[in-house]
Amino acid sequence: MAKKLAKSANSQKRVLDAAAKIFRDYGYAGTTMRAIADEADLQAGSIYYHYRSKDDLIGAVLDIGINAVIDTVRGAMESLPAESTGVERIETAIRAHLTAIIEIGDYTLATRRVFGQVPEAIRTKNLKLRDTYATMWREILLHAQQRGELRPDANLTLARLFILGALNWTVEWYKPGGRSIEEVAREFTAMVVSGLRDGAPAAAEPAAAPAAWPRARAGRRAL
Amino acid sequence: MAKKLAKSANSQKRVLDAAAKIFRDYGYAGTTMRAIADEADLQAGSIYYHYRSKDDLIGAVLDIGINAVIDTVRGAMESLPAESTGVERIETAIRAHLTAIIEIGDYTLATRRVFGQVPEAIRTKNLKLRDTYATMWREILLHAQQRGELRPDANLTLARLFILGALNWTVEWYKPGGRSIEEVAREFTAMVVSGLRDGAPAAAEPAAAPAAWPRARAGRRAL
DNA sequence: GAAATTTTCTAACTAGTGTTAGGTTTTCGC
DNA sequence: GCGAAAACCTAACACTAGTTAGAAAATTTC
Repeated sequence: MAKKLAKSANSQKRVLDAAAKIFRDYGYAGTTMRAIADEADLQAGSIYYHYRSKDDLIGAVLDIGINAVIDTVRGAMESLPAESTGVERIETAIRAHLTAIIEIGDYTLATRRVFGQVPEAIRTKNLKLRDTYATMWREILLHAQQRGELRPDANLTLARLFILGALNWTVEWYKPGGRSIEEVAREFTAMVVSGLRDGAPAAAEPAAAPAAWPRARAGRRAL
Repeated sequence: MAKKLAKSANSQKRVLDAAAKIFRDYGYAGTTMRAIADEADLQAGSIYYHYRSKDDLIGAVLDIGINAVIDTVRGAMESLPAESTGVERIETAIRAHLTAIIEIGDYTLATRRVFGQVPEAIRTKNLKLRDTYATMWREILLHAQQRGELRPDANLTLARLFILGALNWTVEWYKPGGRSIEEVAREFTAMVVSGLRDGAPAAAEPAAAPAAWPRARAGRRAL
């Protein structure tokens, strides 16, 4: 009971979701096909009807993990008005990235934790997608710097590595129900752009009208 | 040949180093006692003379990974003059943290990559050490804020999570021979304290005399 | 140098791994 | 309702895992 109901959902996605969750918790080698099958509510052998092998499965999970982030961030950037400032673009990218990795947290965490353990072939294929994403950020930061919004001597390569490192780490501590994603994004942008130092304006306040924000809203609760 | 020579080194540490390296590359479940033994140049069964089980081994690796960071940072903080500014203390902590995690990279990476996959009992034990370290950073940031060097409205909890997330991510991309640790630490401190924004002074220059910097130097080059 | 102790090796056991072939059930167009 | 296609299950295969007991080697002690 309730089994028939659960099975109704398209099982390919069920297997994929289960795989992401198990990979996230037990790593690449620690994940067994039987554990995935159990989570997806079918037998181990049946997985092979949907995926050719365990490597095929982890490859799919990895690709989904990054593509979701790429698509979300790209979408958010494209829906931004053309006259947006560089800092606005940075904050939008940060918020979009956070939204993506938290909403598909199983995949992101699986990606983060498993990537280093996966066979070489799968890793290199996935690395191309990662490069694509890195380039997006390179352009976002460079754009802001060329507009004169960032220090000319700021090392954008290091900045990008720091930002993405910190952002990706959020999946390890972020718990839904606590801080809102918008609040985290805002605070993070403030730190990256203005720093923690006293005296600097806390919020980013560029020339453009702040009414055009895609999703942000004023008055978030603390904690 | 050359075997006798290698064996001369105390084998307990040899096993431990090998374990850190293999755990780092293959994760918790992916690491086999035979692979560790191979790396340490002995037989799988012989490991059990030094460690009671695989879990015992990973526990030791995890503890070493964090204790090394804690000791290095604590040592650096204690050797700082009493009149150090809050920002000086932050930069020192950042540099010490970076130095530690890069110098014992195998252990740090193993810790980072394996922690989420390890049995519950081992994880909780290790978590206490992690809490100790978190508290150290809480105090460093709070100290700077109470001295008036950081914005009063800065969320120190988020700041700490961001900083440690970004710092811990460096082991994934830092390659010896490239940038120096000091350069990375300086640039990172500048971003955290002053932000990337143009107009803000790139270097931290609080009320105190800037001559007291431990190692930092003016005129940082770009890239 | 013999005895005692420490350290390592050998060979095996059990349990669990990814994967597969062939049979069963379910779904669906007609 | 029938037959074909899709989805799933069962039972097994070859292999590798952590671990162990006991023998062998290396080292230390006297």
